[in-house]
Amino acid sequence: MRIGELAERAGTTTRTLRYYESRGLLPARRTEQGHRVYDEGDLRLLREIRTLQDFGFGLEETRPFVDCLRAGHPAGDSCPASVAVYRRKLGELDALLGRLQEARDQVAVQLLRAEAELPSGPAPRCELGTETTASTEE
Amino acid sequence: MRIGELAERAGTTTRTLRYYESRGLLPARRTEQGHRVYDEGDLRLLREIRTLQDFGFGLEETRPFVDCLRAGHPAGDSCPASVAVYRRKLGELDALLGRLQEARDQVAVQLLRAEAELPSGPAPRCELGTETTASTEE
DNA sequence: CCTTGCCCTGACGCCGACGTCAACGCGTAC
DNA sequence: GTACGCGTTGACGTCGGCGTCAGGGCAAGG
Repeated sequence: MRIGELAERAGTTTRTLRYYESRGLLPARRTEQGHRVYDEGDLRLLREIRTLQDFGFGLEETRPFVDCLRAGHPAGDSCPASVAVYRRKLGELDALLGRLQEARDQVAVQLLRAEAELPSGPAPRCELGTETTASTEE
Repeated sequence: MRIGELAERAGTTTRTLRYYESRGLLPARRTEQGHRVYDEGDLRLLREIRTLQDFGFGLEETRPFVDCLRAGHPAGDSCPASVAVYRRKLGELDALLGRLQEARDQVAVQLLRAEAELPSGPAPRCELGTETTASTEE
């Protein structure tokens, strides 16, 4: 399988695959013409990477998982290094969620307060034809 | 007050203030030598910006608040445009929180599963002297 | 005179994960 | 022949919010 097909089957782009290779994450064999050649195993690795990316992992953080699979383990997280990354990431996510939740609540409070103080009314719905609020541009 | 003092009083840097001015967000009067001059009102505007930044607002999103204050309103969110940004941001934050929470849960599940399947043990604590786990490099 | 301290402008660096363009090779189909 | 479709490498662009020089000015103090 060549780069175009792999990209399509994994739902990504050829640019991404070349990028991964440049990072040493997903090297490919080559034909005599220099074209990259992949197999089903590479598709598996690629899907592992993409899944982790969706979870918010950085590329470097997916490396232990890829190495683990390539070492013959049944899953990308069958290695201690991968599990360690899980733990670290979980902590980061929790920290991030905490900060975001706090910010969200602050914004919610400010919004309610500001709406309450707006003289033109909170305009929850059905507020037609207020002169000042014309032309809701998009 | 000049740029250094304002930066210090707001807990930011001169570079940041010059950047804000370059974006048209916080323009300054000048002395004859071309030095920037600020007053207490500017400090207020700057604090508004910084607060919103902490909530995750982009610089452009703070503009309505700054304009609102500069227009003489008692608070940055005393204008419909500011409230509209609040609403938009609240939605974005909720969406982001939802996605992050989902990712977090997925990671948590995977972590538990992977720990359960690790032959070397989940190593919750008190696992001393296992030969394979030597040299925990940092 | 020289240093120190504050200020100025302009411009490149950074981070991550690619997008996009340029210029080219190779094989096949028309 | 030539146009198409796929591949190749290299390199610059993107987004935000600044950090970090480089090179210079102006005033006070020793």
